[in-house]
Amino acid sequence: MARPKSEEKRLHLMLAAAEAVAERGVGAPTALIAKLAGVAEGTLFRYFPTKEALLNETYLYICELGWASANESFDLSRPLIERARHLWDMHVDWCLANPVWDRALSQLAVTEILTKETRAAEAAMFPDVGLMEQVSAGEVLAGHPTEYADALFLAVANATIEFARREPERVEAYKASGFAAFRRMFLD
Amino acid sequence: MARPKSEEKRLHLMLAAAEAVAERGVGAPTALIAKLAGVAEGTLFRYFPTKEALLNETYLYICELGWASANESFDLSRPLIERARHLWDMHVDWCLANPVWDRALSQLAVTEILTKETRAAEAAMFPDVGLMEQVSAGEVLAGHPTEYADALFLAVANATIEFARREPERVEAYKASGFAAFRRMFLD
Amino acid sequence: MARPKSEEKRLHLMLAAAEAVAERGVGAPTALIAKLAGVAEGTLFRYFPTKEALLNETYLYICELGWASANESFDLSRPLIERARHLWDMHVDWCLANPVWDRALSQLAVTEILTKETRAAEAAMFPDVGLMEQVSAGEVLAGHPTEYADALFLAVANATIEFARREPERVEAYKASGFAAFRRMFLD
Amino acid sequence: MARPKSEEKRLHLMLAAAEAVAERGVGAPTALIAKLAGVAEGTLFRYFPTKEALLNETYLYICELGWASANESFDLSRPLIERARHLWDMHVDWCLANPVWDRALSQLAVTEILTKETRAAEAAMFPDVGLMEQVSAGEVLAGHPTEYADALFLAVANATIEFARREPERVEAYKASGFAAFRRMFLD
DNA sequence: AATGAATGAGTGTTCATTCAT
DNA sequence: AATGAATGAACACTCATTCAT
Repeated sequence: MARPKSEEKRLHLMLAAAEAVAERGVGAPTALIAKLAGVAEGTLFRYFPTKEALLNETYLYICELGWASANESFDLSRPLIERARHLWDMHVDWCLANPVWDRALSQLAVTEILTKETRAAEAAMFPDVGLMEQVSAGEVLAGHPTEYADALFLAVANATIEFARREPERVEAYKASGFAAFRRMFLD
Repeated sequence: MARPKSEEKRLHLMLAAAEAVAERGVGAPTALIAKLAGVAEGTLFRYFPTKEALLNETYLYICELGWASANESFDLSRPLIERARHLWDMHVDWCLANPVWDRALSQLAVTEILTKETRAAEAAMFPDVGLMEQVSAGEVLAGHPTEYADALFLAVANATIEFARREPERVEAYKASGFAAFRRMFLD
Repeated sequence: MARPKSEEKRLHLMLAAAEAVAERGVGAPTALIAKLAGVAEGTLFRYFPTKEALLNETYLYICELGWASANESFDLSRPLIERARHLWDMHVDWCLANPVWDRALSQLAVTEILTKETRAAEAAMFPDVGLMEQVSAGEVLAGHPTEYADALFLAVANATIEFARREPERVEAYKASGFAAFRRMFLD
Repeated sequence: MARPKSEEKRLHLMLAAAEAVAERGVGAPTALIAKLAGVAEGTLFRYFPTKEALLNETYLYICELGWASANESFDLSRPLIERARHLWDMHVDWCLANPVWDRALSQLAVTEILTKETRAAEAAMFPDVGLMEQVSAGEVLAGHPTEYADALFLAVANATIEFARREPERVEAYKASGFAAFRRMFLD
């Protein structure tokens, strides 16, 4: 083979797409994405057939990055409440540490760009640490899918993150309060 | 006689904008909006200087519509918990009954189109029924702004609405569970 | 109405399209066509929804131009052979006098751009002067559609035109010979 | 050892080009041609300096294929009229049997791609079986180049082929009528 | 005040050709 | 010699906005 297609370029393109979407929304031009990735405009389309495909893959890639660290560091031998807090901390910290990626995900999540397949793949990615089963088996969420528990976790987390960002010096206070709120919902 | 600008047309344009954004995202063409409003393309720009201005005003207008019914029906003499539940029901019911408007708001909320002023005006619009003061004075949210309490309310509500929409026959179950979760966060 | 859409611009666009196609084939850029027509690029698409639509309409328009003069000057009281010769002269002369349009028609005719409707409309446009019915009723073409007679007429004419163009000083000789050949095919 | 360029690949490329042009017009991408030929995109340009060169050579190659069978089977000892009919049959049959190649030739013939040299080479390729000299020496075509006689032959043949293709069950009727028409032009 | 024709910068995507491997 | 990744100039088409009517 003349030259293998560079996995590095794929990654650069997805990271560039995330950055562009974070800054300019899903309307960010492919030309900008290519420029941010350091490749020619045409090159983008050799790695992704359409802009939509690029954005879908980017979404999943960034999701993976986000959950990767969380998943690595799990200690299933710890009590449930500690695991929950660990998950909470990992998620909130990652979002705060990576505002660009977090913003890209938010932007993509509300558009029609994401396919059913992408949404399914994302749902499957939520770390399964035995937390949500417990939650949705509890009295409050009895009878609802675990995805609803996931969604509530994320909803509370994201609202918390937004306010933590506004008052950076009070991040830990928000983190604690947000987790306390979540915990009281289900875990007491 | 010079005709005065028609307030009715303004309203039609904003409703048309909401519909267009719900269906096609913020990229919906102004030409489509004008068509849905039953006016000529150029007329839109006699009522709103730019598309962004139209979308900002539309956002606030739809928000107002959303909270209007809630505000109308408040009975401050009822106990706090009942008022909370009433607010919850009004919000969830309105979103479920008006999916187009709800979707338009979601779309607009994540874009860069909304100005600081718009966001501030929206925050001020959240019905003040004495609920959130109580909540944020409670032990969990002590020291945080009441807007954080608002945000948590909306976060839990919106996640609940999304799942209720997926399982229309279980709307009441979701509504009850969602409120129970919210209540446990702060009100017990 | 603000301003009526200008019929003149439509015509200019079609003439410009013919010119562009004659010079650069069906791949001629819409930007060039707009420039030749003296309008902005975007204007083209307010008059024709797509390039294909423009080219189809252009084809029929040029065809009409071509047959218009022939149709005007017919004298059905003359004998058949004179009518045939008149049609022949009109066609050959028009093609020679309008090489750009003739070339545009040739280019368009071989591509897949022309729709079934366009081809049908074109076929209906061939001047009906009672000639082809006679021809196809004759012994040589008995049982074939009159369109086959049309096609043979045009085939012989177009070959003749091509050679007449190469030797402009012998145009009349080619015209005479070509008609003689056509005549001998069917009319003796 | 340096591999010599493969004559087989040249041929494959030209056949692939013909196929691609037949299906997608002269705008057919070189990448598609290479794929149809079973070689890499870049390889095409090691055999032909440009796409235009490839198409010119392809045109001549397919023309050669077309006349090859006709030329092989000539019996100059037969009377003129039989040789004419034989040529006619060979041509019509080849075009009907090879619609892809025939279509490729039609497409290429009208474009600006074909150079003067290519057109000259093609003209020289028309089988010389003593027919056209006779034709152009006859009373109808006296004084015109034999190429004009060739052109009339092809014009009548190609119109005939087109209609024969539309009514496949009447191929022989069209072949006979077409030849009768041609014959009456010059040979009676 | 209302219209809608006109505009041209901008968009996603294609493709002939080059060149590192 | 063969490959196919990389390129960037084009391309068809869109759309927010202006302005003549």
